Formats: sequence, structure tokens, C-alpha cells
Amino acid sequence: MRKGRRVRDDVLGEVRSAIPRLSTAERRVAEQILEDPERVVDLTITGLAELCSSSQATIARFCQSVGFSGYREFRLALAAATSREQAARDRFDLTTGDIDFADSVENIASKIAYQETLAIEQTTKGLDFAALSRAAAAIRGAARVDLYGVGASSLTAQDLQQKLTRVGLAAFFSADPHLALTSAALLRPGDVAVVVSHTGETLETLNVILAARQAGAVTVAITNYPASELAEAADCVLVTHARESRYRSGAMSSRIAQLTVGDVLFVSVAQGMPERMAGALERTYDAVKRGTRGRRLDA
Amino acid sequence: MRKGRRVRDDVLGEVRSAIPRLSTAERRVAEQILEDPERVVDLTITGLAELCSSSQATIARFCQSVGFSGYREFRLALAAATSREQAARDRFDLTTGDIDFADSVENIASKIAYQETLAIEQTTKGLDFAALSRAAAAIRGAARVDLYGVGASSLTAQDLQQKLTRVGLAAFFSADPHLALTSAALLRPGDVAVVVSHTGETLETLNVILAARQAGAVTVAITNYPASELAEAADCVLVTHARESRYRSGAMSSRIAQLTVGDVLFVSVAQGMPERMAGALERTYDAVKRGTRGRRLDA
DNA sequence: GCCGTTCTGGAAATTATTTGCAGAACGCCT
DNA sequence: AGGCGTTCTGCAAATAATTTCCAGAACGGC
Repeated sequence: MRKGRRVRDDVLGEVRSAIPRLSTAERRVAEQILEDPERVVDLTITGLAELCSSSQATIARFCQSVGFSGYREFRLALAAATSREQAARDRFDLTTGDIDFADSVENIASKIAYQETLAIEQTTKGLDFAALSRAAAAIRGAARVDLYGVGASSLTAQDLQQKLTRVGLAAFFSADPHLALTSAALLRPGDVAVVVSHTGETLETLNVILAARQAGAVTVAITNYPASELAEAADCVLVTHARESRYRSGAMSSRIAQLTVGDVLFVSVAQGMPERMAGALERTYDAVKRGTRGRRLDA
Repeated sequence: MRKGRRVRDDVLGEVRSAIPRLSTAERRVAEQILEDPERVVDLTITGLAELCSSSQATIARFCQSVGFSGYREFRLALAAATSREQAARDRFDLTTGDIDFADSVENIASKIAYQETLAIEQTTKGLDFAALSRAAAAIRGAARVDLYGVGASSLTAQDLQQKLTRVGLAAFFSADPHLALTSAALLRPGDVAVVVSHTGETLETLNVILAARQAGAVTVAITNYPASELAEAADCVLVTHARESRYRSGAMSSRIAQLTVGDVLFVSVAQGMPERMAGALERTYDAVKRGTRGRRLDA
């Protein structure tokens, strides 16, 4: 790749390796920069010149020696590089430990962020793309899609239902296990049932998938446990990889992972039917817009 | 809190959320920047002015409106931010952020993972921890907590409602705007209303928060736009930093960011009441367990 | 010690950024 | 519709930052 890019990625390295061929005054500059890059970023060329007990001209020449067009460009690159390093550092000094009662609010936030991003990364990396494509194709072709989940998993199901509806598919969600069973039993071959369950052992969801299967529908399971009964029973199994924190107050990572899977599934579905999408999205947007006219209460 | 640092982390978010309060010419500038930040980084103020068919003065003023001392500082921050994002993209080995119709399923997954991860990281970094602590304390002390959200935001509200209920708090969620209004009006001083809305301009949600406020309840807003009317009206504002993909098929990042905020809030609440928690969680777990006895349909 | 080469900082020249200002555009009120 | 105040905009002047030029200083080789 073009040099410009490479330099920008590792300014400090460039500076270090340039030291041997620099003159005394320029070397002083290099050392100052390496010692505290973050400080230098905030300095104007004059400030840096003072800091190095030298002149602006020297700084400018230094920047050119290292391979930049001048101080302006160098400073920009330095800012990019330090920020990049900072980002990398941030990601790793997130203590991987579980959340405990002694944590500050800031710590809690970091840890949750870490766990949730981890869940997303691992889940998307571990997805069975073949199964996913099959599921997406089935949903695209279905006359109707039933979604089901209880407890925290109901949110994933609802979310997907909202999304599919938005692109003009007939998607249904029921929170009530009896209604869900009824609904599943009425599916027809070609229709799809998507069942969400973290453990994959929730009895209600299992029964729904069995009913859907019996009715001839394509069954899709979103679960954390590929060996669960739910997974065994489904045609397409989409596995989440969430390790729930010990502070298991609620399904945090698992729910995020499920939603991510839902998103990928949804986008795959939508991608296969571009004609339909464009229009449907716009129409639903307009509808909502129109529907929200009203009066403010404090007027 | 160190504003400088926060801004530097998410310049694009700042720009985006500043749009509402910008003038026409400044808005053009903002849009240009959002459209192709990498390009703008290489531009001098004159270049950017030309690109936006406006004057240098406008650019300079724009930078100040967004919260920087001037273009120099802004450009530096932009360089830092884009480089940071680039680093994150490298991690997911992908080249562009936005999803398009040509993407393979694997690519879609990477991109979604990237965007959602970014939303989580930026949101947790940008959280106002003071507001968060206040909200958590209020919820802990409330005799009742009302949660409200429509559309995609309803999921966040539901999620939080489930969690709070699990630790023994009286938490209510209503999807129906009329019921929500009724409910909000009946809150008492010391109670809490949590309102979730991405844009912060949804009329229904605005009215709910106004009603809750009038009833003397503590009001908490979860929104992406700190300058929105909703945010203005709330006692504690928790801001998400989600940049929705151009493939705006559904609120993916914004919803994830909201949930993350909800999680942090919940854990903060739970942390302050350990006695209550341990027991409550166990009892609710047992209850669910007992409630799920039944017969498998395929037996 | 002299000469040529390289290095350095002061200062001028250039370039970039910010600020002041006056006209234009807009909304508001009558 | 017309007048009035406010805000927005671009021009241009003022300022600030950076680059280039140049002359003197320092060093090394003869």
C-alpha cells in the first residue's frame, strides 16, 4: 500500500528508526516526541520548538526528514497514531473479571461493554453461515413467519418480528404459549417458525417448534446450546456464544448475542429482496410519521 | 468531566447530534463530514469550504458550534477518531462500514458486529456517570417505576422492566400511549419514570415524561440526542452514541446501545441493594422453574 | 589555521485560521 | 403587504501558524 498510509499507522516507529540519520538538534526533537507523544500532539510547532530548545525551522526540517510534508501533516499523523494506541490499550485494560459489588459505575460500564462486545464478536465469528442462508431463504419465501420466545428471549423474537414486518413480510409474535402453539399448528409447508431460547430447554418453546415441524414449516432455532433439545429439533440452528456473567442478574450478553443473530438474519433476508425493501421501508416510515401528530401536554 | 476527552472519542457522533441546532450552511458542512470523514481529514479549511460551497468562516464557526476551539482542533480530533475507527475495522477485517447488497453473509455478519460493537463502546465511554448514579439511586428508592417506549425502543423498556421486576422492584411497562399517560399521571413524588426514545422527539414519549414530571416523579430519559426535547425535559439524561448504518433497515445499533445503557443502569441499581437481590433472584428463578412443568408434545 | 560542508536559528514569506463587519435572508408582528 | 429585529452568511482584514530563505556558527578534513 502507498507509503503515506503506512507511515500514518506507525509514526512513532518511523521516528525511532529515523534517529540514526538525524542531526543533533533533530535528534533532540525525536526523543522529545518519543518520550511523550500525547503531549506533543497538543503543541504547536512553536511550542514544540521551545520544548526542545530549538527553532521552528528545525522542527519543520525534522518532519521532512522523517518523511512528512511538514509539521501539519506530521501532527495529524501523530494524533491518529496515539489515538489508535489509546484505543488498543483501552480495549485490553478492561479487567476481564466479573462484576462485583465494589465496582464503581465506570467500572461496571466498562465490564458490561466488554462482555457484550465479546459476545457479539464470538457469536458472529462462530455463526453457521450455511444454516443462516438457508433460514434467510426460507423466510423470504414464506407466506408467513411465526416468532416465539419467552422471558428475555421474547425481546429478540419481537425485535425480529418488527423488522420483518417493516419489509412487508407477514410476521407474527405471540407471548402467550397457548396462542403460540395454536399459531404454530396452523403453519403450512413453506412457512417458517423461528424459536428463540437461550438454554434451548424451555419446555414451551420446545413444544412450539415441534408443533411447527409437524405442520410442515421450516424451523429455525436461535439458542446458545447447539446440543439442546431445541437445537436437535430445528432445521436451521443459529448458535449464540454468550458466556453469562456470574452476576447473572439478567441475561445481558445472551440477549445481545441473540439480537445480533437476529440482525444478521434480517439483513440477509432483506438483501435477497431489494425491490420489496426500498418501498416498504419508506411507506412504513411515512405511516409512523403521520401517526405521531398530536399536541404537547405542556402547551 | 473531561469534556475534551469525551469529544475526541466520538467526533462523528458529536457532529451528528449537533445537526439539529445548526444553521443551513453549517448543516451542509456537517453532512459533508459525516459522508466522508477520511476525505475531510486531508482537507484544509479552505478546501473544506469549497467542498461545501461555503466560506472558511462558516467552517470555523461550525467547529465552534460543535464544541471545538476551531478548525485546527477539530481536524486533529477528526483524525484521531477516524484512525480509531479504522483500527476497530481492522479488527473485524473489513474495509467499509456500510452494508450493501453485494455483501456475502459473512461480510454482513462482520459489519453488523462491527457497528454494534462500536455503538456499545462509544455509548459506555460517553455515559454521564453522575446522571446514571442519580437515576440508579432514584430507582432504588422508588415505590414504583414506570417504563415507556414505542417501536424499537419498547424493547429496551421491556427489558429493563423484566430486570427490575426480577430484583423485586415494582416496575411497569406499557406499550399503549394512553395507558402510559394514565400511569404516568398517577406516579407520586419519589417514583421514577424511565422513557426510552432514540430520536427524543417522539411526541407520545414526550407527553409521558411531561406527565410524570408534573406528577412529581423523577424522570429518566434514554436517548441518542441530548439536545432533544425529551432530554430537555428529563431529570437524568442517559445518552446513547449510535450511528445508524445507512442501510437503515431497522434500529440495530441504536437498540443495542439502549440495551447496554439499560444494563449498566440495572446493575448500578442492583449493586446498591445487595440484601434484596440475592433472595429475589433466587425466588424468581424457582418460580419460573416450577411454572414450566408440562408434557412434551411429541412424547 | 583555512576551507568546505553541514547544521542551526532568526526572520521574512507564505499559508492557514479566526474574527469583525455589513449586507442578505428569514421570521414575526402589526 | 410592509416594517423591524434577529440570525445567518461570505468577504476581507487581522491574526496565528508554518514553511522557506539566509547568514552565521560549528565541525571535520586538510
